Amino acid sequence: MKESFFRTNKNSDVCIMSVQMFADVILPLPLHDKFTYLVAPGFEPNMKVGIRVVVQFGARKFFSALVFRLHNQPPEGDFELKEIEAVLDQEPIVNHAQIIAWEWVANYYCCSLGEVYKAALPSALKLESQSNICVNPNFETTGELNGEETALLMMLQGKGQANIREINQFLGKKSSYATLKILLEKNAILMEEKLKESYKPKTVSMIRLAKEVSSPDEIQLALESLKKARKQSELLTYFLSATIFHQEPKTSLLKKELLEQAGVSEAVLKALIDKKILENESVEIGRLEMNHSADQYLYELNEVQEKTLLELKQAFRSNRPVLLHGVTSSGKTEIYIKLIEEVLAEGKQVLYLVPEIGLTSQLITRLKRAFGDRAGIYHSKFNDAERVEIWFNILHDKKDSYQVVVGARSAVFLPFKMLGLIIVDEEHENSYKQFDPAPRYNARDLAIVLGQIHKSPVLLGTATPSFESYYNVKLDKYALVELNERFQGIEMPEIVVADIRKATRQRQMKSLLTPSLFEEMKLALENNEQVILFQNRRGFAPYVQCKTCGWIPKCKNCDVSLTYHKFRSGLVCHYCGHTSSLPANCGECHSEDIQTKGFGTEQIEEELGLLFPEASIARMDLDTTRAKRSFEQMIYKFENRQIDILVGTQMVTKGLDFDHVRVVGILNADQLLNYPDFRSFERSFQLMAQVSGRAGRKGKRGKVVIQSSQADHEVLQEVVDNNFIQLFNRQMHERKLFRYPPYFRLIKLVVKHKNRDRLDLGANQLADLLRKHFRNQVLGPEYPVVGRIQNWYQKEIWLKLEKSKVLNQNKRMLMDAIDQVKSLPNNGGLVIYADVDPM
DNA sequence: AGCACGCCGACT
DNA sequence: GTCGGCGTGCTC
Repeated sequence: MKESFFRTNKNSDVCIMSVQMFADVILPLPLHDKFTYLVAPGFEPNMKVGIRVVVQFGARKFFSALVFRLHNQPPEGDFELKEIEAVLDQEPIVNHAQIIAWEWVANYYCCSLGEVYKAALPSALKLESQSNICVNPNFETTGELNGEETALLMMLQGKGQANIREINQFLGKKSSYATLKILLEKNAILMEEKLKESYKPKTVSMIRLAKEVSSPDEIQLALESLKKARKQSELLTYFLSATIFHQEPKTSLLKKELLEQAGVSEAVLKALIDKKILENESVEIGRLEMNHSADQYLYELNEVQEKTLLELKQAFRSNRPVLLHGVTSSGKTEIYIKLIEEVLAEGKQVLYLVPEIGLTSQLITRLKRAFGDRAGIYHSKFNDAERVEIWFNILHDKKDSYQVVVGARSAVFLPFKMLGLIIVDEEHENSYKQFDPAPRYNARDLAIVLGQIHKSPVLLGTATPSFESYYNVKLDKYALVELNERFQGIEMPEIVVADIRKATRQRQMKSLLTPSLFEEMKLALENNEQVILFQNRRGFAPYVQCKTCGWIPKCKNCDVSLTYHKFRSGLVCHYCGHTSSLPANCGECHSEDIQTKGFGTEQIEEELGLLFPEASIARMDLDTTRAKRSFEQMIYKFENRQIDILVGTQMVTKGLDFDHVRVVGILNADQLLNYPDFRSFERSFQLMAQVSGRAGRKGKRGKVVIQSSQADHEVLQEVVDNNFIQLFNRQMHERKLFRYPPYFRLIKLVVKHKNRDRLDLGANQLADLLRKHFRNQVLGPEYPVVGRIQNWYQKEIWLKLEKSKVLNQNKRMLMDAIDQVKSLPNNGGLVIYADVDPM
């Protein structure tokens, strides 16, 4: 572990040389200004853009900042420059290409470089400062301390040291600064800032001969000295036979193995170490699994795939991003693998982005088979130490480094040196967009920028393009390659719409199933085939309601009705996680007649058990896949046909390939279609087309049943016909008319406050200010669907900006307006942020 | 984002 | 009287 100590009361006489070096640094804070530090002459030779340095910022906080510019111009302004305290890296840990990408993200997504820095680096590489307090050993009690001060001093004496948090806790105060200040002035305590690096390389204990025992004579001597210690002698003899006297001589052995094989206890070894005959050495080892060698992955593309491959390569030559529009199961992955092979042969790196890594075990297996240890995985669920190792693995780009990285959106921030290909699989997926902490970036769009920086081709693949991308094709900004044939001659599934309303009227509904879906399922199960049912709502019932007065229990922290989860026999808020028990009687009229309304995956699972008692049924949603490997386990079981019916949310729509799925049912398409969002039709189509793609494999045509009470809805017909173009054209017309993307640029401004009135005030101030510049391009403020989450009230202001060249100027104006509103009186508790291209 | 400073009300 | 609440301004 690396630990650096700094005294806060250091003196800083700075010797100004004729040419002084300054460093502009990025601090991991949401601050827009740049901060410049002095570089002491001693540090000058070590200074490089992209290294981390320790700087003091403010009264006593220390940070690991990143050097992003070195220069000789003294900054203007009346403040005292501080010096860089320490240098943490010898070589840059962030390269030039990354810094360019970071600046693009900060500008485009209206956030600070610090926020990008925070998101990009594994947190173990960002050091946190902690104030430690201890008793001044030279302090002599003079009796002028009060009770609290004495108590604190005693505590510190006992404990040795404590941090601010512990002291607050000890004194039972929110802030102990006043007390500490007095003690500091009286010289009773010392305050020390410690910067801790949390990354610890993983080590193993290796045992070798001590320095004192190196020559044959010395070894002989050591053996003789152990004549009376039988066990120790045995151990040493074994050690020698397994190391220097072995037919493949080595110098050290794993401690664990040595003890195991020599069959002695740790005490025996310790005795030898104490006698300075053997010694223990900690050796760093990697955490990354490095044991897959590539099979000779001799996969031949079929004619169509071969043709597509050629078209792609041709399209790359135009130096534009390429959209590969290929129907589900058209064998895109195999084409990608061929492309990757060629790029690796040129010695370049490949970034392969996937929407959610949990859902790609099948893909990873295939890539590992093709590329062995040259393929690595990166995503936010990796622990920190692993992420640091992957970071350095890619940064150093050595022989045994990852050359293909499969990753979720955060993988765009890895320190690639020379990307030769970027693949964005399922480019339409909205999980490429980061919502919550800033930077609110879209990894697909950042990937395109990365492509420009590295002069690397970018391939966007999908069966259901986003309108943005397809529009870019129309504008000739992207090249288009189409793949209309399913792989191995598998037919596209037959899709039918089942009318819920009609079936209900005729009393034919079997629980939640229309007769047509029920019959199809029955048939499939009889033929030992599998079924996937999709319902985009987890839990048992979306809400419960009093039958007498209509009362609906709501979350106490958020403005949403609570979802009933039968398994937990309680109500759960899907926004803040707050749980409460199902009330026995109504909160308004005390009636005991409370019923559940609507249905979620949990209820479907239960009802299916009654309808198909013979079938094995499993549910796949957030609630059943929370455990670490539960998702993979469920997929595995389904692949092995231990599960007949799989009920799930969005999760079941993602690119999973199963061989025996005959029927796919969409239980309630209305919910998707009626979702209040301008993209709801686009998204409905994507979702339905994607789940449908799970149906039907080799030799058998699959069947998809879409249940809806708007059976003649145009979008449903378009799904049935797989007519993306018609949907696109129709919707684009509306998008243009109502000034939505991709014709207009959307920026969502979110304003939050704990107090409703202050929120209203602040949001109005911002909207008024914005209207001065943007006039009728400003909409709102309005409450979103959920107006309060975790006791934060929130409103949204939408900007529909015309596409123009002055985007950056507009954004600067926007940020200024936000800053202005924040600094108005009484707006202290106001949180405002911009979400550019929201999803 | 923190954190320190300053200004007010409600407690020993 | 002072403690600690919030509101404000600053950080190279």
